[in-house]
Amino acid sequence: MRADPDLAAAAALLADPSRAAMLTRLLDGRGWTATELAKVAAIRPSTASAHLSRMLDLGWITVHPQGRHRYFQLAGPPIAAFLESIALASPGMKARTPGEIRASAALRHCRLCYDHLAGRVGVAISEHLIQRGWITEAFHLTHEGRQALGELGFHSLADEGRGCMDWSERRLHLAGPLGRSLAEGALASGWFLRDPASRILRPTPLGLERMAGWLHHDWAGAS
Amino acid sequence: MRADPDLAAAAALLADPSRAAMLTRLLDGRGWTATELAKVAAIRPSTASAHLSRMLDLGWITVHPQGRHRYFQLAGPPIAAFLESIALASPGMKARTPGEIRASAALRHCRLCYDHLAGRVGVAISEHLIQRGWITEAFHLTHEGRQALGELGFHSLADEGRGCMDWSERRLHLAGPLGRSLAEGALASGWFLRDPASRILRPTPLGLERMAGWLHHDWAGAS
DNA sequence: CGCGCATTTCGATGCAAACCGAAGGATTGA
DNA sequence: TCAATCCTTCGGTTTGCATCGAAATGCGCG
Repeated sequence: MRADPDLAAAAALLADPSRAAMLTRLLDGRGWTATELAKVAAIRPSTASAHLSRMLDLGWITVHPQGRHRYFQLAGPPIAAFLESIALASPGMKARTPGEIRASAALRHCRLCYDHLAGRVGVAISEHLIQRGWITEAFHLTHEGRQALGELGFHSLADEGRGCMDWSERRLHLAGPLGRSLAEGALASGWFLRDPASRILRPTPLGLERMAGWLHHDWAGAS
Repeated sequence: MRADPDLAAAAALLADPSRAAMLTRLLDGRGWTATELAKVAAIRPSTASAHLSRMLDLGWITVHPQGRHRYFQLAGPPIAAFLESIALASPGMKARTPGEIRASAALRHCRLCYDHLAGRVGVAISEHLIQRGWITEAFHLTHEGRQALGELGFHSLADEGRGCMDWSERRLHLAGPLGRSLAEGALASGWFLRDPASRILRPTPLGLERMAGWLHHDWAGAS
């Protein structure tokens, strides 16, 4: 029998800036090596290794050995959702350099929230889907939605979705299996380009055109 | 312009067992003095005062001076929702004594999640309301819901609600203004008794009878 | 007005843990 | 088989901070 949840044990893992930096990096859903994550956190590989082993113990991340590399990855959507929810209550670091400011704006505009779309674009798409009746208010795909999205080139969509609170917009956006398959479709169709070193998604000219026609909203110049 | 949220800053506040214990205590929504919270966390009042001042700085709690007492309270529903979401990913402390086991069972059965009902009872009520069409899947009150609940004695209900993830049931339950007004109505009608030293709600005979007739589910003996 | 209680401030102490560098195991490629 | 790379383990150092007690402040009550 478990008693009150041990808030402190989970929070202690996050409380270290180095671990937080590594987890933020892992939030893009990809796998990274200990050396790469050490560079992100500005610490030595040996220190990063110790952190990673603690996060493995708590089940927050998984490891996939491949030769002499070990690729670390977030354990799954629940952990990602947990991290995003903490971002909601976090004070936010100050962006100082022009580069940081640009990156911050791009991150708020459109990003991958582990496996689905987030940011202004993600929220706008989700609300558009609800407004058109293509997904329910509980974020499940409707009959009409499956048909209409199929005509737009989105096939093999999952039925079940869920809401995920967006820390930059403070509104719900589409997540869950449906959110994942929709994001995969958009990336496969070339609507967005992934930034190789962050969660940022940059809309392509094709994506801008499609979204303008679909959402009746012109995103050009918004970032 | 804010950059990536500073996960570590928020988590560091929670990472201390003393602060976590005080925050868990504050999750019942009531106001508590520094001395009372010090007793909960098993520390000296001077230490508790230092913790409280840090939490004030981050805006997690507010203070209401009354004479020589200063009552500390959670800053609002967003902070409460944040704490509950962390509970979802926390390992959970081991309950040892028979008293702890009983308290843990009661907490999972029915509790106040800051200002609304949670636990098995809270989730069952929420899902029942959705199933009957009294609230939408997005947790807003419907026309029929307002009428039907009015006949059951719930007046002055808010229209707008939202989902809140239940850490013990791992399902959504009704929160937001609607959830708050519903909980207030149930408490005012004497369906539950508040435990003076915790978030636990204990159904009264009246409450058990009403819920049995309403939910077609007999809760007697479930705790 | 002065005592008592709740609270806060300050200085000192002690412990937990983040960090690094060196060393060792594992895997790849030459 | 040997060198290079990636990762981990271990020992030692240092820093951050939770904690306490003592003293100061603020408020109510007799």
